[in-house]
Amino acid sequence: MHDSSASEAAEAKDSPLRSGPLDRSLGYRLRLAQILAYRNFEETHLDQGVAPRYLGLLSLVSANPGQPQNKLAEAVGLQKSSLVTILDRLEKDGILERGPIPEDRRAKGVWLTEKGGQVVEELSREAAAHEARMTEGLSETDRARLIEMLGVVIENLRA
Amino acid sequence: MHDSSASEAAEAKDSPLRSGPLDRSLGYRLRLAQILAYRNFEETHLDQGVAPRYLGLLSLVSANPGQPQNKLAEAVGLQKSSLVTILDRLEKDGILERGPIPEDRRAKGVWLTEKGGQVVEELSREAAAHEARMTEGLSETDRARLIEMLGVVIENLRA
DNA sequence: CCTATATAGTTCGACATCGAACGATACTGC
DNA sequence: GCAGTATCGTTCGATGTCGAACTATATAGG
Repeated sequence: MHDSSASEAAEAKDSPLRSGPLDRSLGYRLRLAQILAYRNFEETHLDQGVAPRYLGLLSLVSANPGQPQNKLAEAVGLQKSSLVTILDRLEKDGILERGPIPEDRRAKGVWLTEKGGQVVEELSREAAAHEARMTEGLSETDRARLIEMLGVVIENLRA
Repeated sequence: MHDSSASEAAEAKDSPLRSGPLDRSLGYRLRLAQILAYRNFEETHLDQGVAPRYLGLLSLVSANPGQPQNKLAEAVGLQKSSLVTILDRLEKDGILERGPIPEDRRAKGVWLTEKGGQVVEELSREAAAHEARMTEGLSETDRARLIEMLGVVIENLRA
């Protein structure tokens, strides 16, 4: 027994669902925004292999060359075991390479190859465009504020 | 070698990695915040089965009882095929149930059970606490603004 | 009506991530 | 030096999500 008046019937057909109490929650919107953003970016770069998906990681390596895998894993929020497969793939694609770290013979450092550097540069430009699309309707100061506040949230969750 | 140049060694050892150019990007922070938030919430509710992970979905069903699966899938950003497994599980746990929709004999509507309603209520309370933890250091207006801006981003990505 | 096409839910195989092992190396206290 | 413990990268089995089938029903055009 759905309480269907005319307006609700139309609503049932085509409109977005009514927000639950959680729709206004940070966690819910974080998740949804992230899923959509990720998918959207990947869909527009189907031709470029797996690199787009791991641009965050690649960019991190670019800014911190030679870091051991476990630090990279923690920084991007993945398990070190997950990173193994990813690095295997990116290494096979000639985008990065692993090498020994003199200070610790257990560890392996990660570096971008020359090709990897180009890929990161290229993708970063496209990511900026994607970024602009996502934040359409927000002023520049709002955009900066949004990113800053997300930083606060991340810090809170890391503690 | 390790202790002599103390500051450098300390930095290489323990500090967070330097931000890449992308660290300041929305996409990167969205992803990281979401991963951490999700994991964090789940870790503090290991005893409550799979319901915590799907609180967003359950809350949506609570606000929109009897909706067909494909609309739910779209609303939470999942494939309809993924939802099948999830609903199977939640149905088996007695949290929700599927039923026919008179208007369309292909479709199946989803409703919360009584137990499901209690679970949602209980988890929603705990989610609010989690929410507060995540936004520590933000004023109430900032928090509202953050959520609002995420809404804008979501809308942009849906278009 | 009837045929053609679209849609709802499901199944199935591919792939990503996780967590718990494990071998190799590092560190700490004696 | 040496024993015990911690850490690094890896492997492996389990689970979650995806995308491409498929079945059943719905809808549109002749």
